[in-house]
Amino acid sequence: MNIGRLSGLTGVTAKTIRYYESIGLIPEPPRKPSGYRDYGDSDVEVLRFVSKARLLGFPLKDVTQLLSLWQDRGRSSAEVKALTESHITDIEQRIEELQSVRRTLLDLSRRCHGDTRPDCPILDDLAG
Amino acid sequence: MNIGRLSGLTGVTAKTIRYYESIGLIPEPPRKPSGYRDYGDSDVEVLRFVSKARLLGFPLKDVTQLLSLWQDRGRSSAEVKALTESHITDIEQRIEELQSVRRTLLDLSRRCHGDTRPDCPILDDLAG
DNA sequence: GATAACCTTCCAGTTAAATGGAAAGTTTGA
DNA sequence: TCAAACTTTCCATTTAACTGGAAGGTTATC
Repeated sequence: MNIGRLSGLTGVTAKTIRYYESIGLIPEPPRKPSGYRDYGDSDVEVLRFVSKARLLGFPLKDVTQLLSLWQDRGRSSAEVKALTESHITDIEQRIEELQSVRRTLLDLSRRCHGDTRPDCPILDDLAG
Repeated sequence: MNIGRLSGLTGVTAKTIRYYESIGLIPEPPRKPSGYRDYGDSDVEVLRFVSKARLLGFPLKDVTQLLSLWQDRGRSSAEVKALTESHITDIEQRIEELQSVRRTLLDLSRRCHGDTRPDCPILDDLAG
C-alpha cells in the first residue's frame, strides 16, 4: 500500500512516517517501480505501536527500544518494565514540579483582589 | 555595574541577560565609554522579577506583560490575576494529561511480571 | 608590561518532534 | 487526454528559551 493509505490506517501523517523512517525508527519499505514506498500489513501494526507509545509520552528514543523489544522473542519483560518505570518516574517528577508551582500560584492568586486597584500580592511576590 | 556583577546578583547568566535584552524583555542599558553595558540597582530588581516569574513557569511572553503591569502604576490587579489564572489553567491541563498517562502506565506496569519471561502486558497494550 | 579575567558582537547550534513548502514525477478517474 | 490527487526528495522552519564559540576589545592584577 501507498504511504497515504498507511497514514489513513494509522493516523500518522505521511510526513511523519517519512520522518520516522529517516531517523531509523521504522525500516525502509520496498519501493514500487515508480519509486513509491510500498507498505504491507505489518507496517500498519508497527506504526500503530509507535503511535500508541507516543500517546503514552514515550520519547522516540524509548519507542525505538520498545519496538526492538517487541520484535525480540528472547526479550525479558523486566526490560520493558524497567523502561516503563523509568518513564513513569520522569512523569511523576514533572507532575510534582507542576504541582508545586500550581500551589504557589493558587495561593498568590487567591490573595489577589482582582479588582481595579493596583495592589497585587502576585507582583509583590515576584518583586520581593 | 558590569553585566557579570548583575549576573552574580541575580543568578541569571550574562548570556541570558543579553538574550533578554535582544528580545526586548529588558531595556538596553547605557554603555560605558568602553562599550560595556552599565547597569544600575533597579536592573537587579527587574532581573530578579523576571527570574522569579520564570521559576513559576510563566512563559517569556507573559513575563513581558507582568513586567509592564508591574511598572504601570495605573494597572488593575485584575489584569495580573487574569494572567495568573490563565497560567494556572495551562498548568492544570498539563498535570491532568500527565496524570492520565501515569495511571495508564502504572496499571500496565503493575500487571507486568518484570522477569525473564517475554510475556508483557505493556507490549501487548501497545500492540493491541 | 604581561596575563588573566572581563566584556563585545555575531552567527550558529541545542532539544524534540515534527511540519512547511518547492519542484518534479506518478497514478487515477472522468 | 487532461487534470486532480498522490508521491518523491531536499531543504528550511517551527517552538521556547536559551547556549556555544569565535574573534577581538578592555580592565584589573601581579
